[in-house]
Amino acid sequence: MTDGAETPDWRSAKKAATRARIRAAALELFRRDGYDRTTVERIAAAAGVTHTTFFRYFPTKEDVALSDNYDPLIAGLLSARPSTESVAEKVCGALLEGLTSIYLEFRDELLEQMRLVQSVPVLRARVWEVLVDTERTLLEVLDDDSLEARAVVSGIVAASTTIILAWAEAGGRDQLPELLASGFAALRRF
Amino acid sequence: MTDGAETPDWRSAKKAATRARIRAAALELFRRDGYDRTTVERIAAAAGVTHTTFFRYFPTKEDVALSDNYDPLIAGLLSARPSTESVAEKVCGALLEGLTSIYLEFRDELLEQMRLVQSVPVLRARVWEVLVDTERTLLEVLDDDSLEARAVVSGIVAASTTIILAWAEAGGRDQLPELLASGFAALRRF
DNA sequence: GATCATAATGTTAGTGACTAACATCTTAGT
DNA sequence: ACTAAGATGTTAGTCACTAACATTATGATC
Repeated sequence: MTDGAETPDWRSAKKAATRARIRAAALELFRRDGYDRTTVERIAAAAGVTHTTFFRYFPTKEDVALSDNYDPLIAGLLSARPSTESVAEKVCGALLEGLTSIYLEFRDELLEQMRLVQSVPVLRARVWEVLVDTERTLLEVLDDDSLEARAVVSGIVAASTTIILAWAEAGGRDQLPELLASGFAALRRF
Repeated sequence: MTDGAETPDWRSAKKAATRARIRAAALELFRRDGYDRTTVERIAAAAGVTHTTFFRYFPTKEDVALSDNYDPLIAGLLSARPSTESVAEKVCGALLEGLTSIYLEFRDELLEQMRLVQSVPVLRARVWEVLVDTERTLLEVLDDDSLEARAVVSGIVAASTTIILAWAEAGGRDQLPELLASGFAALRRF
């Protein structure tokens, strides 16, 4: 009998491939024709599936534009922070480290994604909703559900996002890590 | 000839009345049947108009649930802050004052609206988008478009929103101004 | 190797938000 | 009355998204 892990490796691999194909097709079309002028139907067709399959992989059209998975990285870095630091110090430190390494490795991809988000209102709105998940993740790692922690974490995450979007809006000409560092410093100065 | 002010008083008054009627009908239906189970068609019918007219007053269904106008109040308070304060102090001070007076005057309305936002994902997402406008307004009043100011303002506004939503989620049992004060204090302690 | 179960996909038909083009009606100024 | 303009209605469409059911592919079992 197939044990606990119910999905054989190759099966989930195939699903991952399909997911990647849909995502790639979507991003390509978004870039070529713009988000609004790209219908789900066309994305699905370009990926060789139908719209139903599309929605089985991505619950909304927005999700395919926002899909990334940086949370685990940030969470890992956060948990490695020394316990002598305050909540705010830990979160700022982890975000700075994580985003810096993402920046170094995927700068172009990040820039394109953020420019898309920046230019499409519905995506801009959705980004903040996605961040709520990030915040929840961070709070779980911190093991602190106090209102103060929630406020601090959401404030820092929001500030980071504002900075990233501003960086993208300016064409990515600046060094993102430096911008983040100066933003955090400004928050700290109060 | 009809001069500069092209819309006579009574005309805009009538429009305002229609707008208010649509809004009231919508909130009533949202409360009674839930946001998702309330169609725009039904709202329009309840307000004695058609869906086209609805969309002439509110660009989206979300907007009718989020329509408020607290920004001018906050902006006014912000501009009255002494210039000796830092950006963060000014913003925190203005938000605390403004939200406190809103709380004192419209507590029940605010609570109901935030509970609705809290319980409907699409509204939760949209709220953050609306806040971008608030942030822009505040930055204009501050006459400071630096990245640091943007980061600080968005951080503080996000923290405030998180606190308000948490307050509503907990049933509005706490004193909102106290929660805000302790949240701001936590941010300040860093 | 035929059978059978299951996961993935497709088909079809719907709902509902939102838009655009055009018609109608109301009211203000002449 | 006549006309221009602003507000509303009608109609027909697009598109995101859902649900019910049919189909196919593949793996396990006999």
